[in-house]
Amino acid sequence: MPELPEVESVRRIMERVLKGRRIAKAEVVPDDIMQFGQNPLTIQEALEGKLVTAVGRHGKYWWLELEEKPWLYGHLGMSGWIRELGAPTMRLKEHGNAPLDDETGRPRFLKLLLETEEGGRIAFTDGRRLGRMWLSSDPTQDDRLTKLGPDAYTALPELDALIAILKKRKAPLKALLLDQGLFAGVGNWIADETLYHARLSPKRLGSSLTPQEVAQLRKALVDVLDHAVRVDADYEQFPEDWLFHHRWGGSKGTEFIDGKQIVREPVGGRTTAWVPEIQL
DNA sequence: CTCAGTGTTCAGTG
DNA sequence: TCACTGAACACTGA
Repeated sequence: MPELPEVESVRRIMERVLKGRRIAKAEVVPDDIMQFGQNPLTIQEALEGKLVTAVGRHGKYWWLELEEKPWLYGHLGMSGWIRELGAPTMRLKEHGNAPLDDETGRPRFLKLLLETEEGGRIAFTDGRRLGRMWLSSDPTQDDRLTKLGPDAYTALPELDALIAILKKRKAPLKALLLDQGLFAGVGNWIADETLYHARLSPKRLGSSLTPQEVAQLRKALVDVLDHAVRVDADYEQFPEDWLFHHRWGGSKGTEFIDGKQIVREPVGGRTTAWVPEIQL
């Protein structure tokens, strides 16, 4: 679930709680499956006592900028989430991160806990443990970040540039939208939602699009991202007519949207929900 | 008990 | 070298 709008909402939460404040205590919970770039103690020591000067995001990656390097970088993977403890816990169920504390009184699946001198607390949890966290003093040397294309929300290529890019690509649109080197931050539901609004089949090859179709695609992506980011990725505030609200319905039965059948099948390597009747 | 679903990485193919 | 495909990764929740 954590795609660009979700990560942006998480970035804003961290910015509100941490920016301009000093980290009094940092706790990294050891985990042999989740990928830590350094050992937990090293990460803790790099964070404790440091002033947070900014919180950044590119695609689905986020980072904490500290008064001195190294900085902390992270990715939520498929099931990671970040929230403020002690704050209202909206939407947690939808994200698979039960707000329920275990016997220790801490969140389940806790991986990182930060506390500011003022008492603000930020928790990074990850049930399926495919998230990542690492320290970096020089992100320009980090493959994970340098391989990213422009952020789909803040730096989407202009129409002419996009036309030129897609003209050279033979992969299906679904795969192209998911390519982080092209549209950093786009994930499975955003790709499907975008194609639905653009009325384009996920199977169309990039090179097959007319300039007008590229324009439709670009506009749909901008609209979806703008709205999702504006409402802080609160799914309940997504418009009723978005595919989002219908794509998962009844895992078995056929679902319909506006009277048209939603088909679910793998395209570009991922489960794709689309409406063949109107997506051509 | 089985299996879908989530994003990135890596091996393999053309 | 590049574009692309598909599997693996680990786990939860249905």
